[in-house]
Amino acid sequence: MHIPEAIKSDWAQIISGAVDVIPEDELVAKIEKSKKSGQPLRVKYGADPSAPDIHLGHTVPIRKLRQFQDMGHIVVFIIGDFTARIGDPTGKSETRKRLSPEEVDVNAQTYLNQIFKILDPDKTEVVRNSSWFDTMTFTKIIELGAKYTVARMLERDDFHKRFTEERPIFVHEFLYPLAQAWDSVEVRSDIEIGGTDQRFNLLVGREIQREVGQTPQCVLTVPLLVGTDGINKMSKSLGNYIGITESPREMFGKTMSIPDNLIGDYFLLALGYKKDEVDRFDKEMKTGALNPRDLKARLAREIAALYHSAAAAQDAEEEFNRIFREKELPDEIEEKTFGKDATITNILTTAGMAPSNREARRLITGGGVYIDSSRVDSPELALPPGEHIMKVGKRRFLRIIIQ
RNA sequence: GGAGGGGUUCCCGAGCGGUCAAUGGGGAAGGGCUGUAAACCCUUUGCGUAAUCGCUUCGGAGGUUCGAAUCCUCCCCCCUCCA
Repeated sequence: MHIPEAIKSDWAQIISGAVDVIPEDELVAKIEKSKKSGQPLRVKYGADPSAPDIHLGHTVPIRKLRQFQDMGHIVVFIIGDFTARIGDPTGKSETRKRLSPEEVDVNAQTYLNQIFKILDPDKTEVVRNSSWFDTMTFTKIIELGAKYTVARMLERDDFHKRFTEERPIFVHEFLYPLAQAWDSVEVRSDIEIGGTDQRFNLLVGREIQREVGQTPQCVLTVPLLVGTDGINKMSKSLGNYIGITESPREMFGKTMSIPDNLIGDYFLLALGYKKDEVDRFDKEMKTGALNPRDLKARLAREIAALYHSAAAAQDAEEEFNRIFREKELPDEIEEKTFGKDATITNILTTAGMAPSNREARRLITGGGVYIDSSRVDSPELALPPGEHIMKVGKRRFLRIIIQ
């Protein structure tokens, strides 16, 4: 496709790391027009405020938004406080509990604080979709529903699958893509960004905008970041996430636990490295010129530095090495005091290191508990008065004072 | 409205009168090997400070029985097909 000279560098930025750009020619035209007129494009992104913690997975599209801002465009950040009540019909997600307006307020605020670590607030409009949906009449909803057919709705992968498998699809689930599409109409979106799993919803936006006489938005999707388990997409509910407000040490440690084959993706998606740089990493790891562990440490350091500081990242790395490489103690250990007749089992449960006495015993008999660097073999063991260091598993420490 | 199939421990899923705290898989935890990687191997996986012990658990409430996750009754919920 022909890319006009004037927007060549912008275009390269835009498509880097993108999976789909639909349709390319329309987007080229929009960008070119914007460049000529000085009129910024409105780049839409919708976020669900039900879980306020944003993690590295969310940052992939948000970084893309930032790139648009750097080119002078405006980001329209939609807090999907109304649509969150429907719940995106991903099939597996259970009906979500409704959030009170107060909860939404709190979540939205935390959310915003976090995204502005990446986005430029001066080029961001924040809106809640309850501001148009709360007052939407049933008549309007019917009109909206009349703009899209069931057959087309069933094109959506998830719906199609459930339909052919004769699994239930609830009527209100069809409303979700339509509602999201209506957001595009309300904010007059020029382009909408989302993860690849959003492709269908984003495309419905085009249709509905066309139906009401607006110029349809373009759609740009970015890859989903795989979580620390190396299998599923990063999500809070699966516990495989690295949150951007987590401590540097936590970030560093979690990053170190990702599978090697994800290192490249993380550089690419979480840090915005260029494709050819990442390719070089992969090649050098293959030839042995680059040790995956060292590269991963660099990744972990850079992630921690991005959301905290270089100094904090360095500290996190040192702490990590101290504990896991040199098998030494962390520099800060929580301290608890116990009576002299407390057994190891008692200490484990009352200190919250084990959920029940049975579990504590299991840990001990499994060889997972150390006192002063020697393995405990009896659940009944009582400690002599004084100070002791307890280690549970590989990473949990407790300083125990026996009176 | 009619007919049928279901609800089991974190999840999936066996079990269909005692030998069931309940096979198996997943997940998780601990150990081993490592680079807190993956892969692999071992152990554990309701609670009670041990058990050939006790208590709680198989949608809910009753009942039958010496004994029920398993049988009966009523109720709640889910799914499929026909209309």
